[in-house]
Amino acid sequence: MNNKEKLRKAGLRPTKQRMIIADILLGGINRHFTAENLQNEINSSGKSMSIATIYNCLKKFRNCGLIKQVESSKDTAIFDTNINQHHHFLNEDTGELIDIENDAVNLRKLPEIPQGYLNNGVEVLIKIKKQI
Amino acid sequence: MNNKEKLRKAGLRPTKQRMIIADILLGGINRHFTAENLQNEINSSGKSMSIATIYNCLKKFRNCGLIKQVESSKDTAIFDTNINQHHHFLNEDTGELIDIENDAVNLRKLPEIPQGYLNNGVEVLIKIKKQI
DNA sequence: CAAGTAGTTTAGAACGATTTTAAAGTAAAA
DNA sequence: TTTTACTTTAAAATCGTTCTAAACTACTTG
Repeated sequence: MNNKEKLRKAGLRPTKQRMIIADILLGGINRHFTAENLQNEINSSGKSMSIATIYNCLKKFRNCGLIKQVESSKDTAIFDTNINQHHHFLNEDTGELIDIENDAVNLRKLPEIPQGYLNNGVEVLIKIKKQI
Repeated sequence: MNNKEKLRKAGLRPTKQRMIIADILLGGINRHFTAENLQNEINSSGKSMSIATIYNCLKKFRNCGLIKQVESSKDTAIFDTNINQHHHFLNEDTGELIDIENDAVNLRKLPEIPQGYLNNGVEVLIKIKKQI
């Protein structure tokens, strides 16, 4: 399926701008990126796009499941008085966090930590949303 | 141990402002909060504190391990073209994310999802840092 | 205790990421 | 076509956070 069809299938009009972004992102090679990364990439290919359009576009793509947004990376720092290793439910409807006791989660298998690095804590985030 | 001693032990001068915050946070009841939450609470007790001081203070408390900061909540949204459930290493020195295949992690036990809610995805974040 | 000094607080400015605004442009439907 | 709804844009606005530089305060040393 080509990118135009992917956009159509997702319910998005395949505009010129969305196609540029789809061509960069949906080629099958996975990557992490920010809105600014993407703008730089677009600029260095001789094209240009308003940063507002890039944000609009990424939000639409995310809402359609074409891409993901890593973690609940809100722009507000949330602090926690619980300094023991523990985990969280994230209520995606409200942004509220609920503690999960460490021993309510059992990680049987973890990947190897890359060479030269130390494990500095494991956080499990279970995203939940209201049943409809 | 009282809060003054806790601050001393953490290597922090027990200033008036730090004591106000310690009295709110270190009473033993765990909670999540933002800098703004805390300022509102301070204000409504008739006291006041500069937002810069609150941020300074929370950063010091966090660096001393008196409180935690939830997730790597940077203020930049990171997107991911990998829409399958998977996990990440977070390089805390650089902010870089590295994918972990879903089947490299095995969650033996998960807590019950709260009544009326649906599990909308589980993300495991393994924080790593350079060995020194 | 006095004086020095190193760390802390503050208001306000600055910053960086993101969102809003409102006007012009474009895709799809009728 | 013409219409209608959606999209893009530059620029302004907003929001959380950090910086600046001056005033202040806790601790140290004499």
